[in-house]
Amino acid sequence: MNEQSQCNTCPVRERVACAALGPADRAELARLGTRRRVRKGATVFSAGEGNDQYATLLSGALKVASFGEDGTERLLSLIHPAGFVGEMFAPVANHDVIALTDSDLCVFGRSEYERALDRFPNLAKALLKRSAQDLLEARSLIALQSRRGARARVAAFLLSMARAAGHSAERPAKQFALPLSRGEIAALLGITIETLSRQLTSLECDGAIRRQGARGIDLLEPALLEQTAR
Amino acid sequence: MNEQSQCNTCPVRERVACAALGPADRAELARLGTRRRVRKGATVFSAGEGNDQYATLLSGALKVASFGEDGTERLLSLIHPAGFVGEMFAPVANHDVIALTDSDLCVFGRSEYERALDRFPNLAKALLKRSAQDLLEARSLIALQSRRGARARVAAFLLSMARAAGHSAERPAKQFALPLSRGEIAALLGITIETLSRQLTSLECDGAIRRQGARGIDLLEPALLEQTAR
DNA sequence: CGCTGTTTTGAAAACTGTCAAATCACGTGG
DNA sequence: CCACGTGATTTGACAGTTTTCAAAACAGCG
Repeated sequence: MNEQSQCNTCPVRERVACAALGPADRAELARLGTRRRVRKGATVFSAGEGNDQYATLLSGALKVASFGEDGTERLLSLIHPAGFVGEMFAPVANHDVIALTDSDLCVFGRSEYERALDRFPNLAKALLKRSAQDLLEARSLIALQSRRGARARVAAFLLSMARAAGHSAERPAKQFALPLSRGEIAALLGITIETLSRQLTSLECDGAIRRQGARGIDLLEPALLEQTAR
Repeated sequence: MNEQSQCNTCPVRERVACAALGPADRAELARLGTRRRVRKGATVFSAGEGNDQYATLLSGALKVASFGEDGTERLLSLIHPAGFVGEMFAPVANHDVIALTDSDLCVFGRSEYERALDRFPNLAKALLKRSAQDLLEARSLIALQSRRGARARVAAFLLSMARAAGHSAERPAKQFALPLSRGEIAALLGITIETLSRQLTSLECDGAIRRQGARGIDLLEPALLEQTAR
């Protein structure tokens, strides 16, 4: 498989940062990237280790997490397809990046990619745009976590997952499967597994949702969730 | 005052994003920026309003905050001199930016600045670097907030302020004044004013700190704070 | 069909939030 | 320079929620 066909089969070639490049520049960038498939649970980047790679997520889902020395996990971000991972300009990685599901990545060497930033100003601008989005998302998570009450956090989380599952942001999916385990959701929301479970049963009793197995969710009353989330 | 002298008197001209430019380009960028002085408590940018300006902080301190519809404030970020504010590529601002102290800004019109990004690739790269730092800080705040227990959050906050007050990050100041009110600290940590106050007195009773008035802090036992923070 | 790990449920303890009042700090004016 | 007034900070008591520890129910998988 040559470099050009790599991009041709890229499932996110329209939305990814590289899309800001013209065909010729893009072909040159493609020569620097290599595909990599990782399995669910695999560690993509590791905190503390040398930060010598960047990557674009082609398919699947990743989590950015930090582990306290007591082993408790804290989720800092979820990465969806077309997302970019790797801490730019940092000598060592501060966080772990772990695959939530089997995933495909397009991996770049750090120094080659940073040289490409110099050569392709449009790429820098596209990454700047994505970085600004990531910052906004991180701050949304801060606002979510400081929200009083576990129920509001769970409701807001469910709505956000429904939006991510739906094809357009305006049309949240009425039915979807959570890509995270209970422990991961709890680590994301800053609550315990038990409280999360209790709030889910409580929301189900109130008729806002219905659970289908451990990970399936039906949104019965999105409006009720919206109200609970604020 | 002409444009060149503006940069000559810029107190952060070494560290700011513009520093990535050569003299000629920098002079051209300076022509786009205007100085603005704001007083403590003044709103620099307002959530919901048109997002038509960016700014660099020259001196003072700013807070990025979000207000729930019940009026409760949530601090999302603190901006120090040489910091950049303004949500790039967003049509409307999502957050409020408010001066914590009297501050000096260098303000740029949005469209002019974005055109400058196209003309000066180094500027885009410098902003990318700063944006990555902001993202790291936001995620540190997430990790801080998900920390169990109010005492750990307060201890971690005090250490972070000590590092910010000290001239080098490795030499935290043993004595400093908090730039934030109790309400602002509480909004930053995701706890109430009362709990914050209780933890401060508790830390003082344990001999970790000593309070000098409402805002003065003496670090008596940094090691004890470090241990409490984890 | 049985097994293993995850999820849910239960009860008690610890913590934080809420409401209310006292104290303190700081700027203003005498 | 000191007294005063206003707002911020601290303290107290209590209610509510969350965490913790422990056990049961469940789901997924060989």
